[in-house]
Amino acid sequence: MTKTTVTTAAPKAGPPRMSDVARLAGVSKMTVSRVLAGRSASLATRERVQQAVDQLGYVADAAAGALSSGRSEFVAVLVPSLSSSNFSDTVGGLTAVLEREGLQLLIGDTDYSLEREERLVRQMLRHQPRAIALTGAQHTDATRALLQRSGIPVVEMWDLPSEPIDTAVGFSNVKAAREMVRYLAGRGYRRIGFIGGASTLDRRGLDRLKGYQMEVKAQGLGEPRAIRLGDSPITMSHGGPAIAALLAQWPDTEAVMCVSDMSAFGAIMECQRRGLKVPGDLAIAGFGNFEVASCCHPTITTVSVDAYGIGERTGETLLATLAAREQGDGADARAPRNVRIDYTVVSRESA
Amino acid sequence: MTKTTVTTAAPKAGPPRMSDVARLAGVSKMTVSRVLAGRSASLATRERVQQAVDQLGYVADAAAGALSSGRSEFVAVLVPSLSSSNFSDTVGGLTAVLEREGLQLLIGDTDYSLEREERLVRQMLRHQPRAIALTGAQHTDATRALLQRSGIPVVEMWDLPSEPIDTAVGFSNVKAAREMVRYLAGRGYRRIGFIGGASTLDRRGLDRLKGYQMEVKAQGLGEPRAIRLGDSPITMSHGGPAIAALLAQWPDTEAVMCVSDMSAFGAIMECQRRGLKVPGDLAIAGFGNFEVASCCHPTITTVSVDAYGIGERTGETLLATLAAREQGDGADARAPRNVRIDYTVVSRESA
DNA sequence: TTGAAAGCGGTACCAG
DNA sequence: CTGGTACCGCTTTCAA
Repeated sequence: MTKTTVTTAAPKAGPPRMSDVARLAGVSKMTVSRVLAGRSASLATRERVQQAVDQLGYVADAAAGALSSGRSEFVAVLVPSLSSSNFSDTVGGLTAVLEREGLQLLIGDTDYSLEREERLVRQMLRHQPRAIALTGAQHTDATRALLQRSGIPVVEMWDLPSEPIDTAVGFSNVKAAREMVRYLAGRGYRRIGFIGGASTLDRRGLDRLKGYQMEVKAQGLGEPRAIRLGDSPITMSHGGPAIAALLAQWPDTEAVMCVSDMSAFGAIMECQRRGLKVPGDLAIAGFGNFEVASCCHPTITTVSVDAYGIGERTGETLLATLAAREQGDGADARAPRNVRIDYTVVSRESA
Repeated sequence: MTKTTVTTAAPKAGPPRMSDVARLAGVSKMTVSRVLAGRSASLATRERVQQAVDQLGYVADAAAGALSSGRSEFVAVLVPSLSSSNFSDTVGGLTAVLEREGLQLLIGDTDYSLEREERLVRQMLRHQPRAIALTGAQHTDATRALLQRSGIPVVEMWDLPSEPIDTAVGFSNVKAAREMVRYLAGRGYRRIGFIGGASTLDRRGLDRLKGYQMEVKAQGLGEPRAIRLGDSPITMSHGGPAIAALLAQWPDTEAVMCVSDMSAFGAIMECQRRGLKVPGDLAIAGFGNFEVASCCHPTITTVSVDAYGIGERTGETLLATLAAREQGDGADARAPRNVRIDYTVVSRESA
């Protein structure tokens, strides 16, 4: 196979280009571009172009378009774990909102590592995303610097930091945890324990622990009884060993608050294996209102958070900010810096 | 804290470009490009460039690079549902393999819709991905045409089609289901039911149903007892109503095979609510070996499939194909057209 | 409504 | 080892 030496009908390799479409339709490249963008063009022209596009199976090159117009169609989102249903739900909500505007999500999984997050932010930025959504408020200095310099809208999700980089969509995990402790105390439980992860990287988990500790103290429920075990993301396998450790150390515990429903579920299953009745012998509460919480037997008392809604609100916030910038609005018309997401304690059978 | 006062030089808007780096380092753009690509350059030059890059916080524009070099760093992957743990695991495996090569995943969620898949394929193709991985073997004609014309390597995952578009990485859901029925029959169960989804879009679910029916017939276990209920993805909430329907129609059922562990879990919880012992009164088996299967009480007998491994093998297959093409190998040196993934029946407490 | 020219920010290629 | 030049495929801008 020799290289085609110019001239004559060269059997063009690779996919068709806009110029190919233009030639076939008998118009200029520009006209094709306009038709595809849905801008002014006579009906006849539009049809001819469309026909050529179909015939050739033309798919416009997004990189070229982005380079030329100076704006990509990307929005980046980073979550700590894609296999955690609340984060994949958030991504789902974000996708639903953004795809209406033709925006394409660039999804990254930080695996709860700030270093990985930094690497991913850098990589995402290479694609000049129109905006970026991160999970949590904890980032390396380099990450912050990168984001600041990028100048694009940034949303931090799942938390309400006192000093957001730009905008935040979330709730106070500390307060939510306190509310759960109040609920348990209200049900008459006094000796309340907590099980969560050992990692210091899961800021939201740590905040829940903090909320637990604060409220236990506030309610005068004695010394906190907290077991910290296992790495994030906390999965179902976490609950069994954790509850075992808790009961070994504080056998007279009456109720346990878990950092997540996954953990609570594992704990409940372990109790069943031991012949302990839930909530009769031990009450167990979760966090997050995952599907398992409503399907499990007994059903799990938990804090319900609208993970999908966080994604939606994040998307809407980003779109609003982008629209405002489009119109050249200054910092004034910026979207609100903090969007508070509701949560509620859902009382079920387990506690 | 030296606040770089903005000198009178033109306040360039936007992020720094390669030419800015070049100017600051006192070299040509090309040299910067080479240094960043890790190609030949004297140590001194490399250091100067690196310093300039750091100082400016330069992040190369991927779109420009892709356009110029004619090759993007994207690989596209489409799954039916990101919130289903087996698919998010597959995405995880794929990510792990591809990121070693600096490739960036473009993730799409088809929501079990072939039309959505087609739209997403078109959208992905706009970014000129180096390769694309789809789930399943069922696609619209237009999707097939798009993929064919794109000329990039295609992998179909989670199935072993008789006529793959290009390459497939998966296993036979029919055979796996048959094996589970054989297992149940081997345990002495005769009146075996099946619960699965009603949607015709979940090909893998349908194949499992088909395998169930075939093997029930082959074993002479009487008429199949199949309940089809609910949309994909099958979640935990599916199992309760499904098992209720099954028992209503065939009260003397001894064992039930579920299309997924999610479903099996919901069914088991429903049995517990009804006071039915599993497996004493009713044996229940799942599919997929999700985490819940090993955490649940009783633990769930299931078909174990290495979802993460499917992602890894897909990544490896794609890389191999890309490498082969790089070397100009013809169709000969192509990667194998079918990569078989192992599965095993895992015997646990529930059946 | 349509077309021609310029150029987005990099990389391939070849020369020095 | 380094630099100049052309150009990737598209959109912007301006002119017709």
